[in-house]
This record gives sequence, structure tokens and C-alpha cells, in this order.
Amino acid sequence: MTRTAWAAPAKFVMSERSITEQLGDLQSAREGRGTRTRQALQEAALRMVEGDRSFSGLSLREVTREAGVVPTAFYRHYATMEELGLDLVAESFETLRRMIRSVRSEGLPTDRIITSSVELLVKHVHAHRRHFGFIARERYGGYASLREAIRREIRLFAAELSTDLARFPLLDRWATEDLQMLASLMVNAMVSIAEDILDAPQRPDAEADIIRRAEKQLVFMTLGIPAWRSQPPR
Amino acid sequence: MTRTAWAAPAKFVMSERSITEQLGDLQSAREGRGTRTRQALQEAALRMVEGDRSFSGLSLREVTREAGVVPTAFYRHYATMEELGLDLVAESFETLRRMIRSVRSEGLPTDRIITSSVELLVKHVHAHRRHFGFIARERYGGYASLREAIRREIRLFAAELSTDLARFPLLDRWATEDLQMLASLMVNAMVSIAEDILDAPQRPDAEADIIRRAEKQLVFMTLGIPAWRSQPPR
DNA sequence: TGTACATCAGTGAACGCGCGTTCACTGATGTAC
DNA sequence: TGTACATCAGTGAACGCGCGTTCACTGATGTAC
Repeated sequence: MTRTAWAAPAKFVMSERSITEQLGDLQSAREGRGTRTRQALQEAALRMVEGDRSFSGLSLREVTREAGVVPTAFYRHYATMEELGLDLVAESFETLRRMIRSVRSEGLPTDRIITSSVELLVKHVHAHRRHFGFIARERYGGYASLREAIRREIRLFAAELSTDLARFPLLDRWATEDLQMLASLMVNAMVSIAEDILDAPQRPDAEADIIRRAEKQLVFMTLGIPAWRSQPPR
Repeated sequence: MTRTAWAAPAKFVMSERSITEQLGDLQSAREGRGTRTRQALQEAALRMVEGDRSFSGLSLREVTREAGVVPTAFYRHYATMEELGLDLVAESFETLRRMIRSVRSEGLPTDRIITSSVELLVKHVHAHRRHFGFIARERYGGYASLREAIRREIRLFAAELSTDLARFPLLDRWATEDLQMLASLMVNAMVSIAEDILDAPQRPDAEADIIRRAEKQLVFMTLGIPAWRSQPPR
């Protein structure tokens, strides 16, 4: 089943429906049962991936069972599990993107920008454990198409970060390539922080160690910035 | 079947046997058929993981089929696929450890230490694609025990690197915690270089870009070193 | 507002298949004498 | 060196199970008049 473009809603019953349900409209032209089952499938898969299991290890029948629906109902929404997975990648990054967009418009206190960024990331990881866990698990996981999609999204973040960095004093005269180098270093660090937080035992002191190391690493990187230009970058 | 400690070989027919076969003795007390099948299973699994597939997606029967052996023969060597996987983790890191040990004893030219390190890593990734691919795929993959084993090995590398770093001027007075911070930053960077190399299309120019970015990142990190102490590390 | 109709999301039975695991076996390899 | 024996790695048949996918169906939802 291929996804159809969103035409015009036949009816507006917005007040009865949650925000996530409304977002579902972007994917399903019909309201009601159809959208609900589609979301039940997505949520079932995320719930099952929350523990130790990887998405590519889930069977179609397991997911439909968890979603409380008959296996054949799956095919009304996706042709394969891989398609469901791509939907979940998009959804996971959407929440992350929303967070970053709000930071970009509101800004963070510049004097404590590192502490605030790390804190925000950690808070977000906890608030969206299932999405982050799914992404971490599938980043090098089973389906090639999911891996590619995730890799693309992460590269996109690095690109966006490098334009943000360009606005800082000292960095505003850096070559694009050098900004990308720094951005990818920072994004990589953030990704491993997120993965460490996910895998860390839930004890708060283990987490505090991770946070402290992450802050140190970011501070350390900023120290390299003034020195970089004196060393001609090739 | 639990692995038995290596006692004394009943016979020495070394000349007939390859180095890898001899290494196999460390895992199997008996020579001959037994060891050969065990290795056939390991190599079959690595071969199958080389493409897009993840280890946790392999079935026991597939592996034995690829190894040219009947499914039940598997149980003479491993109780589960997970056990095979742990063997492969150990084997993969063993080759990497051997490389690093030789670097540590022979050393690299200090004036081009970054270039040489990156070059060596890239060479090693190409020479052991199957091992690196396996590790990358399973780092956040299916079996929790494999993930833990890999995580432990990577942490071990960071610990070893931080003692190596302590021998450098400027770094010799750093606090242990700060050295660990820097080491984990460098190991993370190296890990993502390896993963990028693996996933990069085999065109040499794409690879050249990755290498250049990696070198820049490492140079950038060294620039932060002299500045760090002036900023009291808490 | 009420009714007849079209759409299509979800159902339930059925299929053939590859899976992990069991079991009693076979026969090659190494040991004791 | 030669023979009888023990060990145990590898065999092959068989099992029950969950899987993905098919099909004709049912009945709720939304539309046209």
C-alpha cells in the first residue's frame, strides 16, 4: 500500500482528537479507525523496542498482536515492516527537530550554553527514551534503508549546527569545511552522550559522571577554537 | 557445551597447520575435526555478516548451512548463537589489539603521529572489514551480552589510550579524569571514522574526505590541550 | 432528518516454510596395551 | 608395529511452532440524495 497525499479533510472534528492523532493525518487521508490502527502499530513497535530488542528482530505478527489487531490488518497500512520502520525514523527525528527548533528561536543563556545544552539533551533523552533507543539500535542495525535514513538525518543535524556555529564570534571567519569538521565532532559527541545515557544503569550517579564528562569534552573543544586559525588549516 | 581449558597437546603436527588453526587451540582442547568445524562456523557467520545482514538476524541453520555442516553439529561447539557471537567479539578485538600492541612497541613517527595513526586505522579497517563490520553492526544490535562485551572492549581501549597519553609532555600533569575525558573523545572519533569508512561507497575520493576530516578533528583536539590547564578543570 | 449505497479497515481461516531442538546413530580419531 | 577399545564430532530424521502472506468475508463509517 503506497501512502496517498493528503487532500482535504471531509470534516473537522478537531476538538475530539489529540495532537498526535492530528499529525497522523499527514500520513493517512482517512480519519478514525484507519489512523488509530496505524498509530497503534507504531506505538506497539516502539513499546517492544524499548527493552533489549531491536526493531529488525520484531515479527509482523508480534507487532500486530501487541497492537491488538489481526496480522492481516497490518497490510492496510504498510507493505513491509521496513516501511513501518521508516515511519518511526521520521517520527523520532521529528520530536528531536522540534526541540532544536524551539532552542533556536528562544535561545539558551550564552554564559552557560554548554551546561544548558547538555542538560536539555539529557532531559529530552529521558522524555523520549523509546525514540532515542529505537534510533540508537537501528543506526547500524538490520535494515539498510533505516540505516541510511538515520545517517542522513544525523548529517543534516551536523549541517544545521555548522550554520549555527558560524554566527559565533571567532567562528564567523572559519572556512565552511572547518565548521563542518567541528560540527560533526560535536554531533558525534552528543550522539554518544545520548547513547551512554540510554545504556547507563538508571542510578543518578552514573548519569552524573556521563554528564560531567560530556561537559568537559565540550569545554575542551571550545578551547581549541581560538588556537585553530593560527594553525593554517591546509 | 562449556569451553574447557587448554591442557597439553597430545601430538605436535604444527607444520601442517595454519596460524589461525593453532590459535583455535586456545578455544578447543582437541585438534582436528572439532577445531575445524568450530572455525568453519565462525567464518561462515562473519562471511554472512559482511553484507547488509546483522548477526542477530542470522539463524543457526543458515550458519551451519554456510559452514557446510549439519545443524546439530552446531551444538558440539556452542549452546546458542549468542555464544558464537561472543567468540566473534573476542576474535575481532584480538586482531585490533594486536595492531595496537605492535604500534605501542614500535612507535609511530612523532612528527606525523596523527596522519600515521589515521592511515594505520584505515588500512586496518580495510584489512579486517568483516570484523569491523560485525562490531559496528552489533555495538547497538540485537544481543544485550554482545553489546556489553563490545562496550567493555571500547572502554578498555580508552583506558589504555589515556595511560599512553599521560606520557606526552603537557599531558603528563593532567588529572586522570581529564585524561579519560580526552581519551574517550579520541576513541569516539576513531570509532566513527571506522564506521564512516565501512559505510562509505568504495570510491577513493569519498574516503579521502573522511580521512581529511578525521585528521582535522584530531589536530583540532591537540590545539585544545595547551589551553586546558589555564581553565581549572573543576 | 432519514435511507440506501459505496468504501475500505479490520477479520479469521488456511497455506507452506524455515526455524530451534531432541534423539539415537555412525564412524573417524586418538589411546592403551 | 598391530589390534582392540573409548571417545566424541558430526549425522539425519523427526517434532512442534511461529512466521509472512493469500483470500474471501464482514461490518463500521462516511456520502449522496
